[in-house]
Formats: sequence, structure tokens, C-alpha cells
Amino acid sequence: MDKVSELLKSTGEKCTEQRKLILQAILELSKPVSADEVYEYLSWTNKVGRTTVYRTLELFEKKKIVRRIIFKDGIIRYESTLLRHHHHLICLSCGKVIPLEVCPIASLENSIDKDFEFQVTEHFLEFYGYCKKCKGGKTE
Amino acid sequence: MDKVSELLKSTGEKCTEQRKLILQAILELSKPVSADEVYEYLSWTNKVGRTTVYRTLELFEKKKIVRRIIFKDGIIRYESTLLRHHHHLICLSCGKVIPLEVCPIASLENSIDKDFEFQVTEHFLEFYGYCKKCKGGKTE
DNA sequence: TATTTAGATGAAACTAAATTTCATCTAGAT
DNA sequence: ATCTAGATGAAATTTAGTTTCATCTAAATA
Repeated sequence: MDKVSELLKSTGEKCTEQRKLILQAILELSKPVSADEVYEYLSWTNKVGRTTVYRTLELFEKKKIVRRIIFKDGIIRYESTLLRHHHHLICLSCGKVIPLEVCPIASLENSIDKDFEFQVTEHFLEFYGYCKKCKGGKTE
Repeated sequence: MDKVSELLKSTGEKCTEQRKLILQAILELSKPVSADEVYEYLSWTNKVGRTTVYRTLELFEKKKIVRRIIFKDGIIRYESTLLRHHHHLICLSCGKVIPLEVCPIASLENSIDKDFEFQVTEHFLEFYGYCKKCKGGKTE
């Protein structure tokens, strides 16, 4: 059985053609993608409806196959949890998304727990600015 | 002239009754608020329309009177830039928003500039979890 | 393998956030 | 007091996301 099917099986959920396609799309795109981007990416197959994409991504999130990422624009995006926890550099000019391996936050969570009696379960950190290419002539 | 009017004047934009009310609302609410929350907060005055709230917040963002904050839910919120740059703890159970004075990121921006040739202009960092009250019996 | 069924699918209707249009109004310049 | 660029808001529109419900199918069971 292929990797995608195995990953789906491991959650105890039904392994449908649509779910396989959607999961594969996420892995292939390998960056945070919106439901609509997944839908467009798979439109040529004529096998997956918009509703199913939304519902499946929600399911995947619950099953921790994907994690939710929110950028400035407020659109909900997802990326595979096979990618280790990390952050992003997002170019305000061309939209390029650069993964950033460093996470300088983990160590902070414990001290927040202590100082605020607040139990941190997750955090979001994204950087915005201008990539190498766009640094010169900013287009915004 | 009052503080709110002065702040508006300093941007060179017209100082209308609506803008004064909206700015005052943001200062009074003193937490990240959505356009709709501002609209509801001011509804008793019967002087500000929804469209104007959206447009004015956009203007305020451009004029750096407010900054945009995005939480997990994807709704666009704003807070006054009179509040120094900071982050938030957001309770997944009761929705409470606790401001966090610490910013452990500033020092990192320079090294990102060097390592990735990416000029960071801003960053978002929010923590999610359970506040003191909700820690015990999680409701989600 | 055939049957069964809980759960998955998708078209269409709906909701909510945000934006655009356009006729009217007004802050502040003259 | 007059003028006008820009501000306002009701209504229409767009966009992201959700719900409904009739139909279909994965996979459990006979």
C-alpha cells in the first residue's frame, strides 16, 4: 500500500479516492495551501468537489495530518505535519513563502506557563518583509 | 483639541465624527477588535455605518494608527499602535486575550536578514492554550 | 463474493466577512 | 458664505467557508 493510503488508514478514517488525492496534493505542493488552492490543483481530475476539500482539510486537521497556518490575509491554509514544526518568511511583494527551520519559541512556553499560569499548547510565528529578489524595488 | 482629534490631524486626513468615534472605540476596547466588534460597540450612537468602519480601519492601518492582528479564526482584528509592539496569549476555551510584553523575536530579525537575505519588516507571534481559569476543565 | 450500512460525497443553498458602487453629504480650504 | 475633494452609508456584490440533503461507496459482515 502506498504511503498516502497508509497515513490515512492509520487515522482509522475511510480511505477514499478523494482523501488520497487531497493528501497527495498537500504533500506535492509542500507549502501552506488554502482549500481553494487544493481544489484548483485537483480540478483537472474532475473527481473532487469544493465542499469535500473543505471538509477533508478540517478532518485532516482534527486527525493531525495537517496543521492550520494563518497569514496576514486571514485565509486559512494548511501544511503537512510530516514537516516538523517551523515558521515562515513571507514576501510582501511577490508572495514567496520561505520555510524557516529555527523555532526560537519553544523554550519560552515553559516560562509563560509559570509567569502567567497559562498553559501554552501551540503558537504561530510568521515573518513578513522582502525577499532577496524584491528587496531592491519594492512593489508592495 | 482632544487627543483623538490630534492623532487624526497628525496624519493629514480629514477629522470626521465617524473617525473620531472609531478611534475612540479602539482605544477604549484596548484589545484586538474586528470591524464588526467596533461597529457593534458604536451602534448605540447611530452615527457610523458598517462600511465606514471597514474603510476607516483600513485607512488607520495605512496611517499606522492601528496594526492588524490575525488570530487562528482568520478574522482581521486591529489594535492601537499606541500600545508598544507585543504579542498575545489566547485562551482556546474562553477566548480571553492576555497581552504579553515580552518580544523574544526582535534580535532574530537581523540574523534572518543575514542568513536568508530577507529583509524582515514585521512579524506575528501569538500563543494559544488554556488560561488559569480554564486550565482545569477544558471545554474547547 | 454479495449484501449491508455508516459514513462520504457534491450540487445547491446559505452565512459571514469584507469590498464595491453610487448618490448624497460634509470638513475644511478659499 | 461658498466650494469641492473626499467621506459616508445603503445596497449590491464578492469571497471564504458552512450546511443541507439526496445519492453514493468503502469496508465490514454474511
